[in-house]
Amino acid sequence: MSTDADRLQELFRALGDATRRTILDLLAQHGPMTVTRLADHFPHLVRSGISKHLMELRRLQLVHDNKRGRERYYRINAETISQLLRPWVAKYEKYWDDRLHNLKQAAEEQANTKKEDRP
Amino acid sequence: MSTDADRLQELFRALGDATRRTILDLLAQHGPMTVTRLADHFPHLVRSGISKHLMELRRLQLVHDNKRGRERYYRINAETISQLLRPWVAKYEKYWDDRLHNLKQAAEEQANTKKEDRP
DNA sequence: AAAATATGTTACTATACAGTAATATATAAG
DNA sequence: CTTATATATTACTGTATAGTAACATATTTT
Repeated sequence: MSTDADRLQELFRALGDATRRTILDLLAQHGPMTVTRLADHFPHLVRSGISKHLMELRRLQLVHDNKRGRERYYRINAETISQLLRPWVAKYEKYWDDRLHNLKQAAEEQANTKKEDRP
Repeated sequence: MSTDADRLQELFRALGDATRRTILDLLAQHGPMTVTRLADHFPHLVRSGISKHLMELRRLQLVHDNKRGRERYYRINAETISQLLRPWVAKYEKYWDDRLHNLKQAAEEQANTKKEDRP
């Protein structure tokens, strides 16, 4: 089945854009955000461009969204990154065992800065 | 220092191309290979194109090379992937602890298929 | 109802770049 | 020495796409 390979290809291509990665970073840091609030962090870009990026991220299931009135809140979907990208990285991992402990600690530190689902 | 962010950007961009990722896969599976042998796996592409990809991968230190007579053997440099991409993935990891064991086992299975440095 | 706010959609443009083709260089073979 | 092999380099072209601008839709406010 080539579906997983295709998704991985699209995932890498999508993450190759700095704006999209920054959007994911912002969603991870601040929790769910609207397009307008996200666009505030990109003064050199236009809102509709950010909206287009979110459409792409939504299509690849890198973000989820829930509409609340006339606002639409986007939240990160780390599940997709985990399931596709982590196995790919592990494939090339040589010194996995050596650094497993340090890695685990780093992940736990990050988990402490996690946010809730709705603002 | 923005150097790390820049390198990450270039890394993601480089990995966004399917041909380059396949080259890394081939080097991981078969061990060090020459341009010509790599190009054999891409019947629809021309050798000079593969050479250009290798130049890019070399620039980003995703591969190393050593010249042996008129042949030049490329080998994968997993170190770069580990140091840059793995922390990025870990940043978005939610269920790290839950799956740590399975992940470790997968990495060990991959390690069994490892090759030596020179053919 | 009308104005304002929040977001989505789409045609267009400019740019980056993957792939090609032609040329160059260096080593090995005959 | 001459020919063949292995690789690198570079100008060129076609294509994908990031960003923009203008317009459309839906919901809230006054």
